[in-house]
Amino acid sequence: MTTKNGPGHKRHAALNKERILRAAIALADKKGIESLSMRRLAQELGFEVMSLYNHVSNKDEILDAIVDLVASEIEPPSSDAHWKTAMRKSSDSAHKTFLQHPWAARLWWTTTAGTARLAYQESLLRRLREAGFSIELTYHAYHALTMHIVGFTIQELSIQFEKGDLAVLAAKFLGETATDKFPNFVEHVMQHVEGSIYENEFEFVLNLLLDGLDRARSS
Amino acid sequence: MTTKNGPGHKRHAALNKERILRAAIALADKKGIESLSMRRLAQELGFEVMSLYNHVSNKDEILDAIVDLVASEIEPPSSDAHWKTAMRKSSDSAHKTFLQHPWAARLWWTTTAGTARLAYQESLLRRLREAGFSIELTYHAYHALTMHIVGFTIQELSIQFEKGDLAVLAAKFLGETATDKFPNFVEHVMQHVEGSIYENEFEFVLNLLLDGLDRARSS
DNA sequence: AGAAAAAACGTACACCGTATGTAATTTCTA
DNA sequence: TAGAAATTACATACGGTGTACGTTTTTTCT
Repeated sequence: MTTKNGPGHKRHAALNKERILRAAIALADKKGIESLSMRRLAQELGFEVMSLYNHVSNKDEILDAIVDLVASEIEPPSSDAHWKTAMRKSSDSAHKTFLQHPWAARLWWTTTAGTARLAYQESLLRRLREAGFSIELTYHAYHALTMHIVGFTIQELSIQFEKGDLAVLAAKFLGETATDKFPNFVEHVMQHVEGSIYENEFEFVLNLLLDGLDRARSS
Repeated sequence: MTTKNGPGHKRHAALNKERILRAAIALADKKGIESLSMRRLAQELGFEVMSLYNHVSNKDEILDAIVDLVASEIEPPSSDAHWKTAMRKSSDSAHKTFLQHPWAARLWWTTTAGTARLAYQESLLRRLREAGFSIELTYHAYHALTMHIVGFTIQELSIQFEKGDLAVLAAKFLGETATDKFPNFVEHVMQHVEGSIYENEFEFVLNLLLDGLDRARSS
């Protein structure tokens, strides 16, 4: 009746779970997962906080769901290519996906797995078995690979987040800290600043693991 | 003058930074890092919240400091043993330390490094150079190893935290979820439940990395 | 048309980190 | 030793968090 908001008005495009989840992902991608609060999310959608609870039971459900949506973006390993190639491709896809949603890796193990995540994990295990890994070695290989994919990415993202403009920060560090006390570390920081040749760390470790696992399989 | 607390009374053992940090570590170890709030910490010490701020400038300083204290517990690699042995021993020490302070790995890259952490990182880099790694390969090896140590432990801890009584949870999962849809994953979960033979995952990956790096060094 | 269900809103509670102000105690100096 | 200065502790307050609970409006179904 009045122009101001009264309760229950259907004046906006109707709220539903899918809209909430997509807004949650957009907000987390843009402003960081720590900005994803129920109040902020509601505001972004043009509703009041408690209206969200008509469509989701709590915040954890949102977190579970958006991580599962991210999981659905990951390319599972192909059955055609050589197992190492297939795994490398899928791992790169996971890595890329996690970089696009920088909050997802951190939530990977603290949220409850949905069907997309289960399907992804299943696909990794199946491909390893197809490649001839024993049950025992599949267990180890699966852990080695997933721990690398998620763990490496979590750290990669926290580190690059913490440093902002690395060059400036490095200069400050190199200046104020006892450079002669930590010569190797100083050298290492310089390598980070130069960058360029040292880009593909994720791939480097991934290949180390794949090669090692291949040898373990053939022995 | 009265028996109740008035402001500024020195009736307790005097507050100081060291007591605050030790209480913070104790609290985080016992109740989890999410329970480490300034209010709770003050309460634990028998003071009011704001009294803490006479000794530390903010919560971040506390977090930085307690992570650095944890870093000081890690055994640096020896110069005597073979580099692989030395690195394995130091990595195991780090792993064990992180398990004793389950919050520390998660804070490792989001806090500002103190001198103990710098010294630890320096020791790793120095040992690799001593072992004959080139500057470039040292960069890669250092990342591969530290990413494994911290990343693996973060995930190991989040996973075991999330599941409580694994057997019960696994049974529930195996019951309610389409077992035939994820046969390999079901198998994997069963392996986790059995445990026993599959304990040393950290070591398994560590050896994979050390072997791979050794080969990279000698080529 | 009237009842039932669903959706939106408003209020409230117990937490959080910490800025700011004040009072009590301790330390330093004349 | 008196008094000023510095330190330390406490209290209040602000803006944030997730969400329980109750009320009102709108939509849906009979």
